[in-house]
Amino acid sequence: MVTLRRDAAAPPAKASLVENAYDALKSAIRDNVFPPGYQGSEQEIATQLGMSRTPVHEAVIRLQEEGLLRVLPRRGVLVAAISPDDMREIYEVIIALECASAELIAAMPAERRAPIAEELAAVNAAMEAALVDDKLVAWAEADGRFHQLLVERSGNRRLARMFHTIMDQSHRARMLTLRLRPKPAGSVRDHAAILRAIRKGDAEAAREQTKAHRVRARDQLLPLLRQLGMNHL
Amino acid sequence: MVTLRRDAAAPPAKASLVENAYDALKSAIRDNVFPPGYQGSEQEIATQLGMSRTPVHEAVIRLQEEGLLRVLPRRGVLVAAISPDDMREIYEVIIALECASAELIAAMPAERRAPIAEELAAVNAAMEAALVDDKLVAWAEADGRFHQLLVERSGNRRLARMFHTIMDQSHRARMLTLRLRPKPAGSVRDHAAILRAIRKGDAEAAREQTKAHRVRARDQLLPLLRQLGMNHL
DNA sequence: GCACGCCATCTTCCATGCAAGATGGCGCGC
DNA sequence: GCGCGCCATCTTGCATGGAAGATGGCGTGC
Repeated sequence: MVTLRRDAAAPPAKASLVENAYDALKSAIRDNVFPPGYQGSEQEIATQLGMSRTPVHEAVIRLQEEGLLRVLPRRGVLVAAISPDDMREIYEVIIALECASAELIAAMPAERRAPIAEELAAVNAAMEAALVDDKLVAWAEADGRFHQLLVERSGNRRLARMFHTIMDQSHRARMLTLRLRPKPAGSVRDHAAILRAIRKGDAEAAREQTKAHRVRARDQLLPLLRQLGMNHL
Repeated sequence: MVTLRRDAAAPPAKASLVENAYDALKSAIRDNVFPPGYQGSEQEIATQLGMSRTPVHEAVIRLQEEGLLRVLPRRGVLVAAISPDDMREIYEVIIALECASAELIAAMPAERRAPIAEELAAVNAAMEAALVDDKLVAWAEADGRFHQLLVERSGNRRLARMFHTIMDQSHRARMLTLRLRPKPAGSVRDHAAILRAIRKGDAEAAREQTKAHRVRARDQLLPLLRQLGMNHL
């Protein structure tokens, strides 16, 4: 039996119970408190969160819609496992959305591009600093921020939302392999190349550099997953 | 007061009540039975569908997740209105996903590409036939099938699902402007160009042709919406 | 006549109860 | 010892009731 935290830190917890349940469940899945393949009942979760089944049930519906878990009728909820083939799909979608975003930013007028480039450069500097200090977790966090920024500044809320959803699905796999893959020395260089294209306003180059970066990451990750026999993580 | 059909045609209606409510609501929104801006209560919908509030509420959650409607706390559910700026976002996402799909198909080995090209060619022929017969609705339907096929054959279920969701959001706008825009004579040609690139296995060209096609469609649709003062349809 | 505030009403939110279905173990037959 | 079937148990699906909150109209004060 695992325990869920109710996030006692949150001030008066303005949000609704559904929202609380949603966040708690999502965190639990992300942080492997509920490992993939975990199967539990809504009642069990509700008891741990100190609420009734109803808000839990509604949170579960939302998470199912996002692909993080599945509800087996009359059997319980199942935390989704991700196969290497799922990771392939996920990367293809990531590439599509992120390339589009880079292209959109690079196609903006210069006065809008400049501040965005500044933000991205700052995050990339933080990544580099984390890398020389050999702080892998800090690096991963900054890397995540770079990519998140890249889509959030696209000026397309739908695109950013979809990106966020699909990244949630792959979070576990990235964290799991963080220490298994070679040191991500090339990332800073890759990001710099994307940044250059954006500064120049070269949409085509921005797209290509973003794609090249993601393809490299994928080609490092996927064989690792298959090799480790992680057929459903 | 509008009426919802319970789809009496469905045999014993295997699906759950939630599913029924979801389908009925989605259809109602798509077909403008619930026009954008329409505001109603879950109780009202439940009564019309002959079920209690619970399954309606759960269906509403799913539809909200997909962006088709919003629930205003303690006020009711609101059918989402789509502004020209929303349509810009939607088209950017459509372009990103569909281009990725065309690229993926074109990059497949020849023996997988061939049957897909056949399917696409058949649908494109149907489009051409509908056009010479001046059957606009049939044309629109075949056009929709072509694009749907393009993403469904990408071998990426997540991508196809996202595409489907975003297309649902723009369905009303496309239908509304179907008779207002110039005859879509170029579509068949555009599709043929995409098809050629796929047959050749030229991923780059497939992407570019798909993008060019969608950009042309967007540039026809968007000014029309703004010009008609359709600030939220 | 005008503006402010109260309250009736309507809405979603959440808890709970009942029912139907799926599962797994236990006992019985062989 | 082995396999089959029944049944207790646990699960979600759905209905319903009570509570809290938001709104709009109506009445009152000026």
